[in-house]
Amino acid sequence: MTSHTTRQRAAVLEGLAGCKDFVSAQELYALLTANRTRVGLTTVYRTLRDLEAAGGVDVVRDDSGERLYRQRPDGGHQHYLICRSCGHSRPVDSGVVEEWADHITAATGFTAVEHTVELSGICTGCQPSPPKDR
Amino acid sequence: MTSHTTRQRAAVLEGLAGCKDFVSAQELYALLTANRTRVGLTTVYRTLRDLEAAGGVDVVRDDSGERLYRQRPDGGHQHYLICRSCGHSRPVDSGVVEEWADHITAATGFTAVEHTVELSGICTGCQPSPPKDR
DNA sequence: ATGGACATGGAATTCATTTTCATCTAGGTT
DNA sequence: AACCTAGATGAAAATGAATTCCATGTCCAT
Repeated sequence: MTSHTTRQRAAVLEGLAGCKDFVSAQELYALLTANRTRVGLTTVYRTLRDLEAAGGVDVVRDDSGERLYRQRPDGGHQHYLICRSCGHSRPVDSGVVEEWADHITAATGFTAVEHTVELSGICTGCQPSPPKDR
Repeated sequence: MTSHTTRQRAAVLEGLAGCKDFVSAQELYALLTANRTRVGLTTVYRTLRDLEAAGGVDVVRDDSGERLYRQRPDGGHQHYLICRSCGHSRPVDSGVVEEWADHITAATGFTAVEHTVELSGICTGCQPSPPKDR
């Protein structure tokens, strides 16, 4: 029925897998194009959207609201700590938050509760290091 | 130096105060306009942006990425549980999450860590009510 | 009232994302 | 092998929030 495994989709998947950190659809498209992989921007967006729906990727939004995607490491969903300077991302243990979210759900009577948690900071490598005046 | 208290700004502030829940800049603009308050869309955006920078409002993004603003109830920042159906929002106690975020900060060496937490669900009033068979 | 610093807002611009739609393709069928 | 067709593709156009331009307006001190 759905989902043929086309050359294009495979390329998007592979491109995504090659990224350790979060990438935007635009970046991924540029990356693939630069790599001489012929894929349409529309297809990149479509594939990413489908992946998101299927739960194959984690998604965050950067400051400008642009969607950033990252292949999901393991089973359940993951939360990340992202460096605002270099963009490097690392998954963080969020068990506490999951429990908290469940608790809120139970306490409020709301159903189908979903949560988004985004952490950003400056990683050790991007620290304003040597206070070189100026 | 900055911030004259102009009629327009006051109107935006007042309009925002009159909203119990989150509103987008566009909605607020429409609301003010409908109220015969002459304010430019640009000014609404500007005022909201300034408010955000000054920490006077809490901001979330809806599914489409649109920014939604809500006057901040009290002191520190707040997290909310928003109904995806009617848009009603209620602040939730997020002490646990704050602690967790601090802990992550300490454990990773990242500095200037900021966090965004968004909860959404279906409130009791919007429940798919009568389970009219399948 | 005069000057200038800041504020305003309509129009134009930017830019990610989505739609449209004509065309192509995979892969099953005869 | 030739054929069919649901699904996939992608260039171009559309959408829409948010921002930038910039000419004009407004408040305040001198």
